[in-house]
Amino acid sequence: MSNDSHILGLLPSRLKEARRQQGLSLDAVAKLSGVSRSMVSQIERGESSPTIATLWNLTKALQVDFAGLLEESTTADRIEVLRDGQVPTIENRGEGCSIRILSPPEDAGKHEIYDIHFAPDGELDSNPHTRGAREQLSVIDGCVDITSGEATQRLGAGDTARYAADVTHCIRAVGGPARVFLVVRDA
Amino acid sequence: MSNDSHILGLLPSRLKEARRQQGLSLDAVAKLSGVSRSMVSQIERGESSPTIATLWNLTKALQVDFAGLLEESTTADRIEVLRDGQVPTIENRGEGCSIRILSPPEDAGKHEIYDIHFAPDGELDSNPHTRGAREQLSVIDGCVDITSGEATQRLGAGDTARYAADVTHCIRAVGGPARVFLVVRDA
DNA sequence: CGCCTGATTCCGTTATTTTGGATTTTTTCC
DNA sequence: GGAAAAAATCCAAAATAACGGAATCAGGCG
Repeated sequence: MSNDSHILGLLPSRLKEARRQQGLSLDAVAKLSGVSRSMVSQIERGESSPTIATLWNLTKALQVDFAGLLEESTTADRIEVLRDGQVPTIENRGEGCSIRILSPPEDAGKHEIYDIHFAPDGELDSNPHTRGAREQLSVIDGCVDITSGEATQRLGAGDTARYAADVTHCIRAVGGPARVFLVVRDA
Repeated sequence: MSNDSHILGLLPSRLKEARRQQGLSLDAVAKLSGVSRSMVSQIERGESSPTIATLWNLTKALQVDFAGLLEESTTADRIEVLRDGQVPTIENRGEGCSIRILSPPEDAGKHEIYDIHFAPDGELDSNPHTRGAREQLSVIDGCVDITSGEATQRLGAGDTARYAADVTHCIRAVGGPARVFLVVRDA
């Protein structure tokens, strides 16, 4: 879509700008980065899709942030509304929980926000997320047990817990239905 | 060098985790992304340095953020609990609202999570945050009006809104008390 | 104008990625 | 246990990124 190749289309100009801003010639960054002049030229002109290895070398030479180089330039200025009925929901009847996905798809991998409703004794088991990921959970209604790795804690309404999500972890409603707000922060 | 392959060395495992987490096989992501099974396997095993084009396709298929995939990581390992009564709370900062700060102090400036209770006609005015900051707001109870810059939207229970927070913005309860969950993501 | 200096692009060669199918390994089910 | 199915890996060709030198382009000066 417009978004997809947008970054790839933006990347060349960003690199070129970074180089120009430091008053460097192709030859100069070639020597600094170990990438040939020709390659730098082709990349800056969008005629070649660099490997991440060479791109990494360029970012070092140009002193730009690898991740930041590929960030979206989100300068939106409107309110995006997701109505109650339109919220993407994962029903998990066997486990007795339904997961409402509140965060936008483009944030997946960085930031995910969920509104989770548990039936009595409902349970949500999760495999480890990316290394370093952490979750923050706030109980809106009911009572739940949280397990992260070896540790377990019981939370009531109003309580909040933060824990590592890069290990197997689990949320389980106890003594009735429950509702929690879950924010996953990937590393 | 020592630093060179740090991220590059992490990338394979992160991709693999992302795939596993969704229960996808190599073949499945191959079909989704248009990248051959063999390539995905090689990349996940660190035996090949993908071009950004193919890596981009993988991120789309795996629904992970391109930039986030290359971020540094930090790890911890216990459950940190904040009891209902212990939550730091700001009373009446706007008019007729109390703000419960759920996110840890060390995350201030990056991500902040709030649980906000409004009295009838309660209001919270905020000055612009750092440039590029965005807020995501979910209504738990009641009804609120959101204003971000020029735009205004009315939300009811269950609705979610996302909007720019680097302009003056405002949340106001209408027709009675309200409760919302607010996640601020600073740029 | 003609020449020189520096930067960028073009081109043939080499190295690496990417692919599709064959092979091996793992899982599942009887 | 053993067979069938699925998943992951290995292995050839094909495609393409990467390199180094030659050709082209853009200014500045005698």
